[in-house]
Formats: sequence, structure tokens, C-alpha cells
Amino acid sequence: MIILDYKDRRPIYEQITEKFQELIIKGALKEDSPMPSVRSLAVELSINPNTIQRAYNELEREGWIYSVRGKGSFVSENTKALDLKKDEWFEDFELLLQKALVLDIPKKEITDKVMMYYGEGGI
Amino acid sequence: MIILDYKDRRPIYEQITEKFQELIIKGALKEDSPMPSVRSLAVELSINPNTIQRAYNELEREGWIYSVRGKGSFVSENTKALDLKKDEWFEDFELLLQKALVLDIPKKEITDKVMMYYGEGGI
Amino acid sequence: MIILDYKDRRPIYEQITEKFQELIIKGALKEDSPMPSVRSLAVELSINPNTIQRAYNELEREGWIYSVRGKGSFVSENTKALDLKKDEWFEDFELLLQKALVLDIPKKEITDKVMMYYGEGGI
Amino acid sequence: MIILDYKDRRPIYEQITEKFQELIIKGALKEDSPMPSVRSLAVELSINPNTIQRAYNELEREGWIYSVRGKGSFVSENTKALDLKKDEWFEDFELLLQKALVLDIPKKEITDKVMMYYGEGGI
DNA sequence: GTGGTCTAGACCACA
DNA sequence: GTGGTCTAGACCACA
Repeated sequence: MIILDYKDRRPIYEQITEKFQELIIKGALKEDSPMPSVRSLAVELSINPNTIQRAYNELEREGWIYSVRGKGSFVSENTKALDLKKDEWFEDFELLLQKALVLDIPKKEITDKVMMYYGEGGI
Repeated sequence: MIILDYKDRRPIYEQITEKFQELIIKGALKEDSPMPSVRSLAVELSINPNTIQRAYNELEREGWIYSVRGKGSFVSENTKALDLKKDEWFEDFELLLQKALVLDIPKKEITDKVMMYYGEGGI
Repeated sequence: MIILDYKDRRPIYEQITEKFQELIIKGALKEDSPMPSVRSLAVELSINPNTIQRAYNELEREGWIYSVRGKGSFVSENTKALDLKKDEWFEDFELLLQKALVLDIPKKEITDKVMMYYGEGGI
Repeated sequence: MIILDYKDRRPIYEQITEKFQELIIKGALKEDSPMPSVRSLAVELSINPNTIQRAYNELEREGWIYSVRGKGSFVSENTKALDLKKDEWFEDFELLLQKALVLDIPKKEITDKVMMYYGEGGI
């Protein structure tokens, strides 16, 4: 379910948070369903429980999950966290568009790329 | 000419390389014109010469500048380096588009943003 | 009668004690009336009887209820417990007022908030 | 400057973040002035550097300080973080006022306490 | 068993 | 030297 990439420059805890965000967004993990326990996931991924703990802390802080001491961690209602994530996306996109202007990349190359990913028609 | 932002998360040497790339792309620094000396720039920015050296090494490695022993560093013909930079840009853009699909961001919101930066008409 | 909030950061047993204190203060549970049995409440709330037991122990320790071996737990005369609770409240309030001074929060904003909750006139 | 209270129920890292927030709010630590290094503070307080690190991470996340790799941590412009802190204060205060209504604490006792801390006149 | 905190100590990127 | 990440392992509160 979760595969770590040690060659990735991003820290492991960040790879884990991202992966879970994706699973929640895609609906693979539904509201109030239990997250794997810190310890079991640590064993499964062969990494230290502290690293999982840190990832879960991040997810909780951003509103993706909630933790119940003695019971485990569970998926939250995710609309707020998702909105935050989308806002971040647009910030990143604007930075990239500024760079595109500096690099003099033609508009058409950009919109073509968008069409490649989204298809010509539709929304 | 160059302003460092210590609050920026990126390392100083990276801020410097980026800034010079921008100056070269914009034509502010022309082919074969001399780069500021490592020492003078270190003094000007009040930072460690090692950090400037690292930035210059990076720029040379990517083909933006070339160094002549005993004379200093000079701006290269920049087409190759610029192409590399554009390739990198498209890699970043593709990663972002993948994320957009996951986040279910509508195509229209993306193209609208592009229009905001590039204008409706033209290229 | 009692609804647990697993997303609440406070432990379950504390939510339960608080809720019973509230019911006793409001007069919903009168002096010498029986508390629900540990087992029945555990079943009703679908939680571990240990957790209920811990909450009842807490309530007994603070003088809200008393237990009779073989018969169950009953609501005490609650004046002492209520006074303790009020003392705690004022301790919390003083801590908050100290913080308010540090944060430089204007007196008027505080008294306005009090009026919002208590109304302008009266006691 | 910083005294830890091991009898305090709050974790050490939280005591540290609170203390620094206070020092920044009071102006004892001014914008862009350096924070003690993670290691030196760990030695001074005889605790593990990881615990300091965690406190500094919190402070950075909330906008009180910014960290520059290889240089150290520095105090940020603190208006945003302060506003957040005030918002939190009012949330706590509203919770307390709700409890006050349940406990039937007279309005006068509350406003009297406010006067004790703020004085009768002024703002 | 489950999450939360903390210590001791290592290694890395960066200045 | 400075912050950032991670491991190994301990102990606590809680269910």
C-alpha cells in the first residue's frame, strides 16, 4: 500500500503523509475508518515508530486524521484539509507560471500539456 | 542586484544560482561578460566565500558560466543551459498536473490561471 | 444522555465525569438517586467497563457520588463538590487573565464577552 | 531565562514554546535577533536536543521564528503569530464562560476578578 | 495494545 | 557550528 523511496530527497515522514493524503482524497480511506497503528506500520515499512508518529502528527495537525489515545488514529472528515491542499497547489502553480514567463515558455506549450493530462473536451 | 532572503527555505547558494540564471536569461548578463569575483560578491552580500564558490560551481556545472584560471568567471553561451532549465520546468509542471488530477482540480481553473499570467490572446 | 466525542482531545473517562457533574449541577440527577451501573453504561456507550469505573472513581473521590457495596453508586449531596468545582473554575480563570495581560488584550474586549454570555443587566 | 517545571503536566517542549512566545510578545526577543542554538539550549537546560528541536519546529510552524540551516534560528516579525495566539485565547475564554453559566457563577464575581487584574479604570 | 513524550546518539546539508 | 532527519529504545496515560 505504501512504498518508500529512499532515493527521494524528501524525508520519509513527508512521503508517508503525502501518501495517506492521496489515499484519503481518492476515498480509499473513508471517514472514521482506522489508520494502521503506529507500531504496526513501523514494522511493515521497517522504519522507526517515531518517524510514523511524526507523519501522523502532521496529518492530525492538518486535519486529515484524529488520534484517540489508547484506541488508535482515525480518518477525519477531510473537506477542510483538502481545501488547504488545493490552496497550496495554486500557490505552487503560480510560482511555476512566474518562472515560465521568465523562461519565455510559450503559452501554447503550457496549454497543450494541460490538454495531454485532462483531454481536449470536458471540464 | 542580488538580495538574499534568509527566511526563504531554500539554501543561500541556491538563491544565488537562481538569481544569476535569471539575470542571464533576461540578458542582463551577456555572453562572455565577467561575473563578479567570488570574494567581492561575498563581501557585498556579507556571506561566506565558500557559499559563493558553491553557487558558481553549480552554475558552471550546468553550463551557465565558465571559469578561466587566474582571470575569473564569465557568462557562457546560454542556449544549452536554458534548454536544460526549460526541461526541468516541464518536469515540475508534469508533477504538478499529476497532483491536480489527484486533487480533482477542474481544467478550467488551470487554464484560467494561465490566461491571467499570459493574457487571453497571443502565444 | 451521554454522547462521547472521540475527536475530543480529552480522555473518555474525563468526558464522562464532566458530563455527570453537569447533570448533577443542573439537577437532572438528584441527591441519592442511583447512577447507572458500570456494566449497563459500558454497554450503552460501547466502551470498556474499566473506563466507566475510572470515571466513577473520580466522581467519588471528588464527592459527587457515593457507592454502596452490593447496591451501586448514588448521587451525593453536592454542595462540597460544587464548591470545589467553582474553585477550580476560578483558578483556570486567573491563569487565563494572566495570559490576557501578557497578550495585552484590552479589558473592554473581555468584559464585552462576559456581557455577551450573561446579558447587560442583572447579576 | 527559561525554567522547566517537571511537575507540570504539560510536555517540556510545550513549556519551552510558551516561554519563548512570552519573551517575544514582551519584546525581550526582538525581530531577527538570534535564538539560542538548539544544542546550546539543550546543554543549558540539561535536556535532549530533540526536545528543543521539536519546540523550535512548533515555533517556526506558528510563525514566531524562522530557521536558517547552517546559521541558526531567528525571531520573525510576530504580528500574525500573535493574532493567532489571541484568537486561541478567546476560544479558551468562551469555553470557560460556558462552564461559568453551567456552574451558575454570578456575573459580578467574574467582572470583579477582571477588575482585580486590570484595575477599575482605564482600558 | 495504542498513541505521546523523551533520551541518547548518529549522520546529513549547509554556512 | 547550525538546523534537520532518523534510529533504537524507554516510560507514561489510556482503553
